[in-house]
Amino acid sequence: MSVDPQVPLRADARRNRDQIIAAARTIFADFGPEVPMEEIARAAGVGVGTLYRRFPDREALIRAVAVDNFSRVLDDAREAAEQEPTAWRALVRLLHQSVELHLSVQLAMLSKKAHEILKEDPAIATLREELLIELEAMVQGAQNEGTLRPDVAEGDVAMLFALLLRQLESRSPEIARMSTARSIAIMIDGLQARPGTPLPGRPLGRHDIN
Amino acid sequence: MSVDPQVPLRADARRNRDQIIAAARTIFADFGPEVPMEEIARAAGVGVGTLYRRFPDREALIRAVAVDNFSRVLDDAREAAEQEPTAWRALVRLLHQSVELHLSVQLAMLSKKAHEILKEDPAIATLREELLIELEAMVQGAQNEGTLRPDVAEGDVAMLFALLLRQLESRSPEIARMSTARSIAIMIDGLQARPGTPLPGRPLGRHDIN
DNA sequence: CCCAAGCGGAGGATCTTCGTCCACTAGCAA
DNA sequence: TTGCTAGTGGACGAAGATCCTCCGCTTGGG
Repeated sequence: MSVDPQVPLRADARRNRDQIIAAARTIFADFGPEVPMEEIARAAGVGVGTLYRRFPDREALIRAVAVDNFSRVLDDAREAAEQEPTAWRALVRLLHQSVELHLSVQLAMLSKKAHEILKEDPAIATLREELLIELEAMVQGAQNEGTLRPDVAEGDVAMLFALLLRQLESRSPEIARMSTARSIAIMIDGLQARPGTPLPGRPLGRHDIN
Repeated sequence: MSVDPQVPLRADARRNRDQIIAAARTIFADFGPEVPMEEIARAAGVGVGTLYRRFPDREALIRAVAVDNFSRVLDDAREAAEQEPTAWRALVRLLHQSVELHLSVQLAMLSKKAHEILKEDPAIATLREELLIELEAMVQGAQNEGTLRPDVAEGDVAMLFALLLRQLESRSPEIARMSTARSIAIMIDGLQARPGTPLPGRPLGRHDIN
């Protein structure tokens, strides 16, 4: 990920580093991981020089942001699993709590470039795997409860969310947000166990999506 | 759209023009409307020179492709409305028949640039409006039939499809295709009228999406 | 108080894409 | 068949975008 310093960073440098990651997080989520480095630096309130000293190239920054974000989502998932009374509720909560999720998805599945960078990184691969295992547990739990339709697997749920979390061009941010929320709700209804149309193909597991 | 010739095109020129539109159609659908002109020319089997003579700039090409494609989708929609026994069936058919739809959506809602170009063009605005009216008729028809959930409008359906039709990075085209088909099926289940969770916000009509 | 760590951002290098231009080819009218 | 003009392709210079280094200035902290 970043240049790993033997000597701990000076306080101001540390602060800047955090600001850079935070800025990159929102910018990547909104515009994808290919925005000019200068824009990220500006948003973080630092110069490009500082950005490049901390992260030798875009790839390093993407990796750092990805690790940071996957960890957050994983924490969210575990918290939801622990606190909610049913697996179904945990799943729904995770899916609605989609702000962080949005970025992970954007990085992992929407941008070819980011996707390739992340695929190579073992730390990220591990986080991703853990996250999908957590998701698998929720999916199977909710299916045992009889609430989630039995003909899906964790890969399906992941793909569905990847698709829905994509930002569209729309008249206003409010409309966009409302539309996303409504789409998610419709999709959750579609995921409920009910007498309905059988799905084409076969359930997609966590190894079917890459 | 293109340079409108007083004199009809020579046979070979006409053929090339059609090949360019066809090539642009698949390339735009797969990679969005910002791919280098040269790539489109290559895919069409012509030189860039030919491409630029027919379409003075990228904008002209995008417009031509959009008109072509919106017309196709509109035809599909009308055909479905006419041939299917119920509005619900027509809607489902249209949504599954998503190949052409994919591109329209890609152009109209996923790319900022294309979106702006299309917004300005009256011919395209008309086609778009007609298409949304057709969709509205299906939506209302299916709601009257009692098959489509009553708390959605044509804007919701359009947005949902815009989201689902986006291509993701995935291991293989087969997985991608299967996943899309499954997502659409899940979404159709979610759209059925059933006792379920009420949606947040309000139904989005055709003027809510731009 | 001092100095090494840290900083910003100007600017040269590099890469990408655009769109023109012109020597060559080929429909088609006579 | 022939001649003429519409049509062709792709090399190439221009224009722009982005990268990332470098260096003179600032500042945290021992």
